[in-house]
Amino acid sequence: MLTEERYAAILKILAEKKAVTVLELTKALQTSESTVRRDLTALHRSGRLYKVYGGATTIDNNYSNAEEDMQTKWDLHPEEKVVIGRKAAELITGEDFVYIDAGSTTLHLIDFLTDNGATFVTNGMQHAVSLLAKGIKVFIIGGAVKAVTEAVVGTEALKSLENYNFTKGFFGTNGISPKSGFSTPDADEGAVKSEAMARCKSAFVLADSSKFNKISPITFAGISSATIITGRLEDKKYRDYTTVLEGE
Amino acid sequence: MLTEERYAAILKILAEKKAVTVLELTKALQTSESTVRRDLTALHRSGRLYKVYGGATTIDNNYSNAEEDMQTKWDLHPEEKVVIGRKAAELITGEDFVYIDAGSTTLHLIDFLTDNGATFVTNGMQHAVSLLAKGIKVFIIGGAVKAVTEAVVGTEALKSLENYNFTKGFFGTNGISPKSGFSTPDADEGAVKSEAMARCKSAFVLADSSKFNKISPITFAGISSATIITGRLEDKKYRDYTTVLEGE
DNA sequence: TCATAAATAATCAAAAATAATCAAAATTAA
DNA sequence: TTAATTTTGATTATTTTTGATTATTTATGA
Repeated sequence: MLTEERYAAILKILAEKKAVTVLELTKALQTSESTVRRDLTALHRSGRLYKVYGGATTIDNNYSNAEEDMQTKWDLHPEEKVVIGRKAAELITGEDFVYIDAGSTTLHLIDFLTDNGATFVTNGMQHAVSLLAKGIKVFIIGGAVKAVTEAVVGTEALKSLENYNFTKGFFGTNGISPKSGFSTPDADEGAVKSEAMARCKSAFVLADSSKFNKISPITFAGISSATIITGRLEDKKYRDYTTVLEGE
Repeated sequence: MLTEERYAAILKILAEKKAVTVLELTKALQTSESTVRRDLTALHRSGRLYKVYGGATTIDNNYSNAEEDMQTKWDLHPEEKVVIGRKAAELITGEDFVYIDAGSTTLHLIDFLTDNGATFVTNGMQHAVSLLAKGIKVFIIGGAVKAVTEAVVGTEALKSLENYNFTKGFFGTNGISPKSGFSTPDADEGAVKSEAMARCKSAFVLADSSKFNKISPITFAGISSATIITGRLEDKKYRDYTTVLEGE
């Protein structure tokens, strides 16, 4: 069996099950743990799956670049994403200088944009390409490109951000809680979010209802430092901590 | 059986199965391993399949969500670009810190790269994504993203380049002439090429035969400032001006 | 917190695949 | 036809991949 065929087999199993253990793969592929681990490492490095302790998961949890993965994400909270994206897009005027954070939620925002003269800066490769495709002026920040998310991160990225002062910024998040604020699983991406948000006159966090009362390892901003844009706010207590915009 | 018939048979089998092993081909073609390997090498070199350990896969199978804009350029001189790309890739060692200029020619170079430890910096969005897909460490420079070519340009890009000192750099060009050197139609892209090349210990310009004795509006480097990598040098006089490497 | 179990990374020898070499067979040119 | 050239397949040396072993790291529960 060719290496590429084994890769394909792993990805196929993963697509069906969403998560798989090393042991399951050794049985399915009739090969050793070493080989499975090496394969997972390679696939993780090229951003085609997410390696976790014990096995691997699909990318969908955080960000994603593959189209199938994006499709599954769409199905998760489709109406809400549309509502959030449209609501956020309404806020952008022709005079704005806008930062768009990498991640799937902000990618949906781009769908509702038209070229009204605003200029955009982003750390997401996909985002830059999508904005370009709409004929919108876009800058990308420089730095190391992360495999899984295709987001630009690292010290270069932070330094690159120093050149900009945004009127508005739109961010994704993995968790929101009153005490831990906005949080994300990845330290590098968290650092970029943090720096970018500090350079925005107004910051907006786009979050569907599943993100509330969740905490991820890295807090990148306090709860009061950004306006939350969501579909329908279920937990009203968040209005005590910051502004919340509800779509539709 | 004619060599070309064998080539065709291999490609036909491959088109159906997407991946084949050397052993399968020896049985299907009733020939020796040596011959199959030689055929695969030849087909790989001419870019008609992708040779992997154990056999071969189709080209498209791998990754590549190639864009339409780039796609049109691809077909211009495909075989020669493949030869040039391979030649260029051979020059990169694990210790190198490499700049890859945006453009279709340098995109071919990436096809022949494997992760040998070298680090890459590029101003091409597609190039960054392709390198990522191979699990190779990659940085992107910051700045304005140009619509048609998806290249990063402008003053930000020039400033971003100041952070780097490359051991090797690979560039595309639109024209080469003894007097006007290497030239390109776009001023912004020319400025980035010029700055990036100045920061390379060794610079290489990848050029198919159609580029010689042509002049574009903006000269970005003198003829002697880079080694030319081409398929087959038709106009020998260029050897008087700079080093020329010929593929094959 | 610490000890224990589980998972992973690192290492290395064996196995598999490949590249290099070379003589025989087939093809082409003279 | 013979001589020269190319192609082929066998042999070998080299490289890559694999799986077992060991050391290290991470998670879990007392």
